[in-house]
Amino acid sequence: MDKKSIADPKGRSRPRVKIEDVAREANVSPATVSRVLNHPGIVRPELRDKVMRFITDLSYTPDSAARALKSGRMRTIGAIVPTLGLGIFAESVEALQNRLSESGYTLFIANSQYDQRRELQEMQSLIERGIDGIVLVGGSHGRELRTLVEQTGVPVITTYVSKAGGGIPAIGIDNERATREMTEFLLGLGHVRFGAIANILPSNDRSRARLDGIQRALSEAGIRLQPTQVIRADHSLAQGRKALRQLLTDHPATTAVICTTDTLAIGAMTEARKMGLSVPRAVSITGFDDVELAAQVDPPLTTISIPAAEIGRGAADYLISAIAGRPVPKSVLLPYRLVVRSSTTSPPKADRLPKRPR
Amino acid sequence: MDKKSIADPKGRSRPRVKIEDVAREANVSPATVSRVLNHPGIVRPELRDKVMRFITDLSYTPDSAARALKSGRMRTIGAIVPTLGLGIFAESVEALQNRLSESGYTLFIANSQYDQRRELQEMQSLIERGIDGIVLVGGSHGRELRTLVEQTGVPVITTYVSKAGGGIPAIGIDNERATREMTEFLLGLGHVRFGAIANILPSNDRSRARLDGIQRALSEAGIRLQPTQVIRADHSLAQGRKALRQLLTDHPATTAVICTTDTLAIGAMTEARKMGLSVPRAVSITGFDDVELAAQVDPPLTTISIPAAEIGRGAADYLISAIAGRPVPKSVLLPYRLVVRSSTTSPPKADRLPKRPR
DNA sequence: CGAGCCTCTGAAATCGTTTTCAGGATTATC
DNA sequence: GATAATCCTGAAAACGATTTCAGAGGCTCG
Repeated sequence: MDKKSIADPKGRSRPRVKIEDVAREANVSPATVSRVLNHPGIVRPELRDKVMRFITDLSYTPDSAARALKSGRMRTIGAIVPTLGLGIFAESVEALQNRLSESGYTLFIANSQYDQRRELQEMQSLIERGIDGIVLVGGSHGRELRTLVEQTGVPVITTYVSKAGGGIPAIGIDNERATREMTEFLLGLGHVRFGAIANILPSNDRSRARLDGIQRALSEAGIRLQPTQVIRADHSLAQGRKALRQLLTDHPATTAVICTTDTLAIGAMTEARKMGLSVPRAVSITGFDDVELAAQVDPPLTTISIPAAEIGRGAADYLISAIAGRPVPKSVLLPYRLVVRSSTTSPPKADRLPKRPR
Repeated sequence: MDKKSIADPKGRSRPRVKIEDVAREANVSPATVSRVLNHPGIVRPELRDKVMRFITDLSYTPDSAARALKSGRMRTIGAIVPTLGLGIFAESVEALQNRLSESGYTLFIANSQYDQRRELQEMQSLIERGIDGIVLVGGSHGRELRTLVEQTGVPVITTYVSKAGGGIPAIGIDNERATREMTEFLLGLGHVRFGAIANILPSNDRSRARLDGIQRALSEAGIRLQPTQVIRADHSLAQGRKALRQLLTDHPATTAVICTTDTLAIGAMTEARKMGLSVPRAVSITGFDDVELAAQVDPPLTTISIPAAEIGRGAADYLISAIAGRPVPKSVLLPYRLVVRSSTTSPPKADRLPKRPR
């Protein structure tokens, strides 16, 4: 049981250097070495330098397990994202990481694969490892997770949404209002025959809210979406294609398709072209997220731009304050932006009806 | 000093539940509770169940710091990836995570943003926190990182490449051979005027190897690429577009463009179309990675498919074995696959109108 | 029916730090 | 020159789990 020893290339093993070793060499007590490391101010400069020399000479690094055990702080934040494959999350995470490392924290990332069970599991893992704060995505989380949060008291913030259940604070945008605005924009262009493609999953309240926004705006305009005009899909290009095909098969007269995600929208555009329909002349298609690809695709996609980096930074600031015991806001609402590009235009004349009052 | 206590919303604070609390409630000793958790086999089933009930009732979770301190094992693996925004890494990471959690390990992910300094920093963070093993991407890492690995003796494996410097074991594909094969494929179609778009960064030896493969194959065919026929770009769609425009401005006669990445290739295709050039009739374009988008784009992209999931699983298996002290291979070479889709075809006959495909 | 064996449980030592507490040395004050 | 005040430093007690070492029962077997 040479636990903390290190097998070197030659097979021998050399024990980890401890604070006590440094103390012995420097002819001081372990307490002093610890003080040099943690409160350099209170130790006589001359002695401090001497100890420092021995620390570097022996290349001593404190055992973080022991340190965490005693001090109760891990200086680590965890983030649980639904998937790593989406550029949109990546941007937030990078901003989060940058801001955290400025404050001496390290970020650990886990992914839940859009699975609440998995999310809970990762959360437990993180908490067990003594994480100081946690960043989540979206507002719908299992009851168990919420009670876990309450019981342990770990600071948690959820992102990309404007409010979350269970009293968890949130930083993000108003998804519903965003799609409502998008829908109103399309109504303003004169569209009346709509379709929607949404990636509905129990754990994805963002898409849920986005879909609600669409339906709300339409019903205010006196339009009701039939069940077959709302296609549920997984979050992938292929599903976007399939969804569009089905939608246009059932409702060939559709002139505007609102997707809850750029990925779905881009898939839909590809399929529309394959079906011989020009975008936007025959169908207008919109997305949500404004991923890099959205501007590069042909035609460039009309979509909603999310302040991903700000969300990440904001989450970092929130957690740092919360950990330090400073007062924190209940939630932060950030602005989104409707980005009009070329995937949308007025409906073909034949289909155009007298404009309705908004 | 209420370190391990938790301030609840009302301001009171309640201490963390410890193994001793469980023991008291269940009327057994802490030792027994520990055994129930770590070696369930050696405790009488009846008693074990009883203790288990109290554990869940009190929702006790062992303090990992204390556990790690005593046992010297953290049961945690770290992965440092260059960026989270790429689907291709995400796939490996997910496979890695799945395989690890089967064995009771948790995966922490850090990202280096293609920056060696950052990578080293994250590595130190991970090691200080007592990580049991580390997964890297690519074979080029700073000297400091390599000595850190040697000194600490943490098991490390690098991925996506067939061999790495500094004696670090690797699991991945032969990048050079893959692009060589791709180039030979294009030569076989009759192309002679080539261009290459590569995302060259000091820390990215994969692209380096891929570019080498292209040049090797061409020079074997007696073709030499001029410096202006090799465009260096960052890894983004926009850069792919810019690169293609520049390439075709300098060398309008180019009939085949080999990109070291699907993202670049897709950007290039978009730009080609914008320039009024049909792909593949006027120019053939190829990518590398076979991301989801590659098959969905129009025309579908000819590219190299990488066994991303297998790489992840393999890395997990390697580390688990290495940690357990079992013998491990020096490196693992996995097969890639040349996927021919519709973005490539024979070059247009020199002075004739291009024949119509399909 | 008693000795011996096996199985299971508990007491206590231990992991490497941090931090409180108290005391020794040094300086300031009268 | 003695006493008080001020610094620093060291000894020792945690922190929360794991694990060794023994010992208490319950069985089997002679």
